[in-house]
Amino acid sequence: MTRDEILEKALDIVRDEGYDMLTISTLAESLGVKKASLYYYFSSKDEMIAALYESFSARLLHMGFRMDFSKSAIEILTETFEHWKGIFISKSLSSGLSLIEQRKEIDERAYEISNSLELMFRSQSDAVMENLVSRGHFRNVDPKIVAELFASAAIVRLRSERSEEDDRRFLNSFAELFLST
Amino acid sequence: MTRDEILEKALDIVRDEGYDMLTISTLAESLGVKKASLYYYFSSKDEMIAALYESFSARLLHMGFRMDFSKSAIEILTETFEHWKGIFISKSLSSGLSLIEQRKEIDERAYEISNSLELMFRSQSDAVMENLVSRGHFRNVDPKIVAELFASAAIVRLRSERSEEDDRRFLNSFAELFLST
Amino acid sequence: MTRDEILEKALDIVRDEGYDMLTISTLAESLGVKKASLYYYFSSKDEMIAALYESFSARLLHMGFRMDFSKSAIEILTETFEHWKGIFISKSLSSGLSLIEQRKEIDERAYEISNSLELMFRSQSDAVMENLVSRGHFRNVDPKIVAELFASAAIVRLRSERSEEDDRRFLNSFAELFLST
Amino acid sequence: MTRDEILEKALDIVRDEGYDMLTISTLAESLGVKKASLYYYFSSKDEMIAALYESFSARLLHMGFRMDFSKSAIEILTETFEHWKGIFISKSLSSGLSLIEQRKEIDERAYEISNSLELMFRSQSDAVMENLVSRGHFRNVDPKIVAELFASAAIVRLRSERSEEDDRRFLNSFAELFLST
DNA sequence: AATGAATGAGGTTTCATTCAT
DNA sequence: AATGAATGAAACCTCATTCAT
Repeated sequence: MTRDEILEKALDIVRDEGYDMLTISTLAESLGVKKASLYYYFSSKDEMIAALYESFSARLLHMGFRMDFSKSAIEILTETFEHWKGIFISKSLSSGLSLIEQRKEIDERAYEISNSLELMFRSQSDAVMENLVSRGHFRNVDPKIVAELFASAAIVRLRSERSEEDDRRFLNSFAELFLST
Repeated sequence: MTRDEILEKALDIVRDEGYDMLTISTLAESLGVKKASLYYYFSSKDEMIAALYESFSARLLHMGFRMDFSKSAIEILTETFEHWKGIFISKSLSSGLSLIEQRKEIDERAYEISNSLELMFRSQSDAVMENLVSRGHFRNVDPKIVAELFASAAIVRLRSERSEEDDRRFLNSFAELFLST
Repeated sequence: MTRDEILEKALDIVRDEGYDMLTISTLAESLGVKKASLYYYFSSKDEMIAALYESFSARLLHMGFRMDFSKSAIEILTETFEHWKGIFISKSLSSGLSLIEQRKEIDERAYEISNSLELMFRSQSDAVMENLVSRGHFRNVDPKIVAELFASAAIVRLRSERSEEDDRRFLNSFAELFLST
Repeated sequence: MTRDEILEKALDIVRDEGYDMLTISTLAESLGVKKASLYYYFSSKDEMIAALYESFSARLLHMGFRMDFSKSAIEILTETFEHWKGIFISKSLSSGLSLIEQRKEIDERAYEISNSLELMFRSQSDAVMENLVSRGHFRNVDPKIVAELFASAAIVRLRSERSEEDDRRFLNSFAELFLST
């Protein structure tokens, strides 16, 4: 058993059964190990949870956002959206997100990660919109507000798991709305 | 002591200290009562929590949305936003919202309320945008997408408690973007 | 509501759900009354239980045993057995018996009633056998031992609820064994 | 501390203070352990009680009945009775019996053990009486009824703890009654 | 005659944790 | 590296009881 295996299983429990089901007992049991053994790896439950945040935070940072701006505008929007979707869907991140969502109102550490995640979305959205402006799209329009609208809509959508079809319609409507001409 | 006083205090605890601090002990203590007394009002903790959802649900429904459509477009947007803000800020609703946010990933009952809340925002946003269309605003634009963008941005904003100043800027930008003649 | 109604319902609970289900709560509930009301009739649960024993005791004593000794020997045995069976079966006594059985190992009061019940069986059995002796049955046999055997077999049988058919066979065998000329 | 030590102490409590005094608290206290420790051995109180029945049941089965039929008739009756008495008196079984007696009206598991115990007595009594018949005793008499009478009388006697003197008299009377030539 | 409201004591169970091995 | 055995604290809940109304 390794620290990482423990952390992974812990996140699985949080995602599948909720944060309050993440107890030393259930965690040990689902690892097929005795409770006391976990204390060899972590000196306390809280230290383990700190490691959980830590590792999720680190993994988020690795989700580098590198956009190929040679593509068409609609492709850029779509890929940005897909990039974000990847975070909500990837096995390795989605359960971390679930932890953050469940704890952000209560746990300072979760709150900060949640904030920085939203900031990340905003700044990536900003970057995208500024690029589109530089290519001559939406004349006379503040790209900041478009960026906010795009990021917000994406966040809300991704949280409520819409169908791919529905997401595609949204992206098309959004493009049509702002990129015309 | 009344059932309502208990529920109110319970929500206070959820908002201020988190759902997992809502225990019969702490609740009784902060009401200045003995634990056993709570069982006179609720036959179990779960029944109490059900009542919590129930009462929040009921109060949400009472937040009827009636817009005075004789106002100017920017006023309508502003008041819609303020109406929603009222939900997030009002003493009587904000702590209920906190409960919903904390539990929606885990508790079916919270999940459903959260869903219906989002639906409410969407449909009110739809109504507003359709009215604006009927007044000649945003020609050639699908009001559905504008409605989604407005509602999403509002939800994200309200969750992260921006300054009034910042909200005003957002509303102005939004208006400028869509309502220009 | 009267004391007797309470006592009756209490015995029903003991019989149907066991002594440990006889709580003030369940009792009040099945009487359609609030807990506090019971304290108008009994100053404590223990007093109520004392009344339970008392009333059962009294009812037992009223089960006077009067045998018509002009009948045939086999009829006398049968009627004696039926008389005892009446105690185990009668609505008004069987639930009291259930109380006694459940508590006799623990509660002195139940223990004494149980003892006196057994004594009653023994002495009635004695009386019957002595009468049969006086009529010339079982010559050279100590009626005491026959009485004990009859009473014991009856007690064991009645506790384990045999079929009527089976009881009849037993009585015939018993008669045949001892009454043969 | 072992599971068996716990079970033994539990039975002691049941015998000495009654089933309703068998609480996790009192049990832990009389074992000189903390309540939580008991849950290392049993996952719930009910599981512990199941183990209680189980272990009593197992011990009963080990009370094999092997009679030396070369002995005299009166010796066989006496030893059979003593064998049964052993069950009611042995440190290891008597408290189990107390549990069964207290719970047989309420708890299915106790009820079944109680039944099988009575069956055991009956069948051993049957075996004894058939042997006596084969040796020429009680001619023209159904050994079944004699067996029932013997077993019943023994059960009633053992439950009410008569003196040895009294038991001896009973056995002699019984022998005299049935075994005469 | 009956009850609404409250309580203290004690019930079973779960939790994170420790420590010798 | 892992565990068996134990624990203190705290969780939820039930019990018999009281007392003013």
